[in-house]
Amino acid sequence: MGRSPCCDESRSLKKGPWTPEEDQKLVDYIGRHGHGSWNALPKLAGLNRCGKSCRLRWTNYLRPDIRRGRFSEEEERIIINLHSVLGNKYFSFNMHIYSIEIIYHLPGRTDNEIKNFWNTHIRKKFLQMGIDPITHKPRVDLSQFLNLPQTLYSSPFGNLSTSPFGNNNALKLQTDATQLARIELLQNLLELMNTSAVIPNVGNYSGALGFDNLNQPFQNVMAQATLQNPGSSPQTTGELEAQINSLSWFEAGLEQFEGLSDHDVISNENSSYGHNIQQECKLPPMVNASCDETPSLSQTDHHFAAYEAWEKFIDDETSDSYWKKFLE
DNA sequence: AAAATACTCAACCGCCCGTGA
DNA sequence: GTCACGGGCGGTTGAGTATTT
Repeated sequence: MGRSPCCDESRSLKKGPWTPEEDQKLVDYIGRHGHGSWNALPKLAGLNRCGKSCRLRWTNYLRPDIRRGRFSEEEERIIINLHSVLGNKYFSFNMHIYSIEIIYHLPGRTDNEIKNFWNTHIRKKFLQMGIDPITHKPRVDLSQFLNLPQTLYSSPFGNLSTSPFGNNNALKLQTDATQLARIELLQNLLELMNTSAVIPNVGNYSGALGFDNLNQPFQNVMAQATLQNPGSSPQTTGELEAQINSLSWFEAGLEQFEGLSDHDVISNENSSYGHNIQQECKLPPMVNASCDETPSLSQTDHHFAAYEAWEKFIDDETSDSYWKKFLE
């Protein structure tokens, strides 16, 4: 079925900017009768416009509850949050999300306005930070991934709070971008683990922890992460950030990961990693779990814990520090 | 001061989907 | 099941404005 014309193209309908007179006609008519059928409206309202054009003009500009002006930090944060959850489809505004999130959090903002704001402001900001605005992931390939520790610490001034240049906005932005990239890289890593080829369990350690369907290097990362934080996922963004900033467990896994060829990453069935992690068992002494113990948590619990953490992280609207840093 | 460039945002286009006859 | 229609969304355009050179 072909596309039906949105309006009677035999008529020479006006296009382009609306005049105040046209606006007035539209407002008057809708004020008296409501918009009803948009296709019928132009004729009834005495407008030489396509119904679609009238609808757009009304919904994006003339509606009385339209809120204009600059987006607040809160609104920007909400938009980014929603986009991270909904992906690029955020503008399709699944009605549930639209009604609950947009109307509640962004009353008076139109989809077009949000879209423009995304394209002109946030998208640019993401790109400057080296983050893919569509996926919210760092724009890195696997080879860059192997240099992750260098990437993570490439910020010349380290942690923002300890930077002597903390008041310099440009430097601050760079540092913030690095921190955001760290978080996004971790998210990327988890997703990569989840989509990697299924590898037979070669290490009872990680297997027992529920990561046995992941590549071994990733199993090791996750095993160490879990054992460093037994039975607990970061409950707040602050905790998560603290873990990311320490990065001790993450680096430990990466050190092993870095030693692999691309082939190993895809398929490491013969890898000795499982053996190594069992044999060396160099995991920190601060946790109860050991090579000889089978953790009591179920695999499902661990899987859920890992993903809930990220879900919570994405959803966490109370993370002032995170958003303040980003928005600055 | 003028030209070039970048940015903003209202408006449009084409496609898609849901609905009802 | 098919078709016509209404409405909505993502992507894009282009005029106006701001900033930089």
